[in-house]
Amino acid sequence: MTALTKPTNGAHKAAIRLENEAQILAAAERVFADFGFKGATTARIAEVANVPKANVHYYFATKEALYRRVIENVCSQWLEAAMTFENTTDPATILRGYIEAKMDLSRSTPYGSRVWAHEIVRGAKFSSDYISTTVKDWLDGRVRIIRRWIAEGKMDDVEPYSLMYMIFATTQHYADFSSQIEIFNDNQPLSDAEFAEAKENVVRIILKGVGLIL
Amino acid sequence: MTALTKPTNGAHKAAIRLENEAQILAAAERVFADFGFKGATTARIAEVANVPKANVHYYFATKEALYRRVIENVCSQWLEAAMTFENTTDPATILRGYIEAKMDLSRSTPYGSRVWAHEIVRGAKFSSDYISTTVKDWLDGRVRIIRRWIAEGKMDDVEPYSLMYMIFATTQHYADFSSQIEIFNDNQPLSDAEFAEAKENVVRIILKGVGLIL
DNA sequence: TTTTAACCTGACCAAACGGTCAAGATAAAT
DNA sequence: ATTTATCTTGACCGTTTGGTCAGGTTAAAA
Repeated sequence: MTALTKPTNGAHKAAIRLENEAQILAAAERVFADFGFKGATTARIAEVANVPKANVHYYFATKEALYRRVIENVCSQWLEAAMTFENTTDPATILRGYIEAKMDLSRSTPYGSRVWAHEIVRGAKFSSDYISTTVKDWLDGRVRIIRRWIAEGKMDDVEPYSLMYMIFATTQHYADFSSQIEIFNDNQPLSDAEFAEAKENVVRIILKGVGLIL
Repeated sequence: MTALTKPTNGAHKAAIRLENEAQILAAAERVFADFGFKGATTARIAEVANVPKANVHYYFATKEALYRRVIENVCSQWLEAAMTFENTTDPATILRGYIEAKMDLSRSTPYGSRVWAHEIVRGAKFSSDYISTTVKDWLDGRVRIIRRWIAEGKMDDVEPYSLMYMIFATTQHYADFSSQIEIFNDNQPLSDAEFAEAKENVVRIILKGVGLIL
């Protein structure tokens, strides 16, 4: 099986680089989630990634550069989840799809959400440029769509920003505050069934709250 | 006016202690909110509190002890806000009162909320005992009240925990994620009018969402 | 007035941290 | 086979940090 470790062109080195970067990024996401930017140490990231500390700095010049990469990975994932808005079906289906996608992301990749939470709670020091350009443009687009729905009488006249903030807050709460939820749930993480029920509750309350279902 | 600075009994020293502790606690709340537990430095807290660093350690043995005090102050404030549940009026009025009180706290004392957010996102390492006793008892009591309302047919059959999490998440979002909201709001903090509108939107969507208003 | 107890603080320290570096190992190119 | 470029790593360093402490000041008690 040595053929796999030695391709004909220079692909092996490239593969090493890719794999190590991915390993370090995954470790960094976990450690930043658990300790925040300052609390996370490059030594701990290296330990989790199973590489020597100096190697972390070989692939990412500084702790800050590594942090920025993690932050942007998370956010771009969220923006993709909002593709449902591009569909041409009814508002209820679109909004349901978005909320469910956002809940599923909180379930499947909670670390990223928690890194983002740390970052914003701290005052968005590293990400304000990114938010005021990419994210704001994206959000304003969705707000315009919601305003159109309202103008067409398809839903209640609610402030779209308030609605979107509610969706952000509620869906991300299941990742960001999972430690608190777990304590309330008799020290057990939510089971798949419990999480599915929570998801359905969130969808129903919000959709009914804005007049999209009875 | 020296009479004020020298009361007859030993009240002056006690007053000094009280004032210094309060000053340090207030500074700590701000600094922990801005930097998290690890990121906050005792030197910075001392600077904000306008006392020498050694004095911080004179009043609070360790950084962790100071942090715990801040955490518990915040949470007990929130529990008080929920006194509205003890009222004997209709569910809609009670829930509206609670959501409004919670929103007002996010507006008036955002630092505490952000410290709590840091703490829970990090995994509730210092506060798990407090949550699993005091806070859980409190929450379970409200959940029982909501279940009674549902049994009496006064509101929709929603899972009470999901509802409470939604209220926690949405109301605290306005404190914890205020830096993000500010960027979305054309780099302006929400004005009083804008915040009042947001509050009314949150109340309306949730109350309607659980069938308490039309 | 004297004594005692509480408050104040500059100077200091050991530990932990992000980041560097030189020297070695490995794989691609010549 | 030799050179070159990339990857790997233990050892190291200057800085920052939480916490200490001895010596001082102030106010209350005796």
